[in-house]
Amino acid sequence: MKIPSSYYISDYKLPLEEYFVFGLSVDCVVFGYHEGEIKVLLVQRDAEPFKGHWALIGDLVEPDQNLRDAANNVLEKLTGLKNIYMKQFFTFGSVDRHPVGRVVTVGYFSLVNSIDYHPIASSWAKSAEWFNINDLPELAFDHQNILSKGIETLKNEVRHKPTGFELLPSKFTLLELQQLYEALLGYKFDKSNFRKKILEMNILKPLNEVKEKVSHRPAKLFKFDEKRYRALEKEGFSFEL
Amino acid sequence: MKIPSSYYISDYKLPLEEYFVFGLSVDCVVFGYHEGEIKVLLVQRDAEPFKGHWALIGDLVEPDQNLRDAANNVLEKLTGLKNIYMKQFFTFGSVDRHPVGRVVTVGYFSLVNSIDYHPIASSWAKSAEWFNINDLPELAFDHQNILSKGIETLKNEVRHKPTGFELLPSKFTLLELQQLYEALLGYKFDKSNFRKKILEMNILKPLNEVKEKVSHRPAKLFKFDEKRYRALEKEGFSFEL
DNA sequence: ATACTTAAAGTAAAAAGTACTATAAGTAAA
DNA sequence: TTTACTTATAGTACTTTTTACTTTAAGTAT
Repeated sequence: MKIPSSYYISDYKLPLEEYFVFGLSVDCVVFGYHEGEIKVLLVQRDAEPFKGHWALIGDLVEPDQNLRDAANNVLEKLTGLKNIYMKQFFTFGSVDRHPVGRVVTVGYFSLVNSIDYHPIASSWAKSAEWFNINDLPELAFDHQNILSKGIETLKNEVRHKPTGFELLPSKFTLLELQQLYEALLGYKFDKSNFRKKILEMNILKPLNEVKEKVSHRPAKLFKFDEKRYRALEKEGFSFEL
Repeated sequence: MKIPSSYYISDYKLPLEEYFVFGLSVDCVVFGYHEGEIKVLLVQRDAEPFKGHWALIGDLVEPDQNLRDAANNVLEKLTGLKNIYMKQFFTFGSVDRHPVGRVVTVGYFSLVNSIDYHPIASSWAKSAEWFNINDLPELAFDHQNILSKGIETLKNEVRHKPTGFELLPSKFTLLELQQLYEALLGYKFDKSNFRKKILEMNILKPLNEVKEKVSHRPAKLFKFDEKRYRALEKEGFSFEL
């Protein structure tokens, strides 16, 4: 790359060209929820470095590719899913975090509402699996660190934003919602009070449907009313659980 | 850079070396507080591109420098300050955000407890000034965007974490604290109730000192008790205002 | 018909939040 | 030295929210 001389300013130790030597990647912490457990999607690497180790899904960013596109791409390649909730949470750039060179990685977390997706094996991944976030294998690179920060961010975010709904199917019962939050936050709610609190927020749209194929009284199904939430948020409402 | 052939994996469009072409920078949103107003520190550029425009303080990261070090460096060079509260909040990487090439920038926000620091002119900055966050000039690059995100992050964070204290001198009165929060959150508190609420949290250490040189009854001074806060946080306490 | 499970509504007591009042402690001006 | 003025600090009555618990309803399975 040629940089116009007018752009040169005095303080740099190196010629300006030599600052354009960073590699950039994205890594996605993909969260799922199944039967009371928060899961994360990991792949087993089939390429050096760290061949055989479990890792987050991620990839180098193309020089002409935006970060979010890169992250969406990674997820779509592995799961076939588009339009998934995805949020940048932190950037990891330790000098020695990657054995090949200076690679800075931008961490995204995404939430999928079913763990039934069939992860697709790729040239660099032997297999893909969902792991309970409390029972994780050893990870490649600094992915342990990235994953921890991702989990922390998720746990923090679900308390103040209605992000958690992304982990449930679009139609859910109040008990399912409660159990999700119990898994996320690590403590129990009183059933009656949880129901009262969440309904009074007015961000759930009751459906004229009930849960099917249960051997007891079926519960009503609800949908998260995003439009309503956005409107309430503008008036100063803030989601808290 | 030479990359071992064993690291090559099939999917890449380009030779692996050609992914190491990114520039990396840090930009700091430096917040200050003075007489009821939240301020941000901007510099007027004295170098291309955007010569003459106001901008956030920031710089390219050296190839062997960690992100946080780069951010601390930038701040120290301009203000002479070390050990300032600093937090990474978002990474901006649009393909076309920088006219010279692909430069990804990591945004940090920092909070300083006085705006009396004498910003130091540097080779690329004509002057430095504190601006009220509600009355900002036009900014260089995508700094408007970075700054907005920084402000949003700050306003969000101060509601759930005791971050706000970083904007006050280490000794402060309850009224000063209240006024800071009124500026941050944009609404008024009842004096008596604010005092009661914050004191009952047990995270303020009362000092045996009072505010001096005031022409009325002087208020007691307090310190934020970080140790205590950390301990309470572990027990499940969470700061909310 | 009966037992069992979960849904859903209700309720009383406790806790927290709100609006407001009263008094104390200082400075400054008369 | 008195008086006016400003802000600190404590207190209080009232309202709202939260919490812990009880009751009843609605379904399935035997």
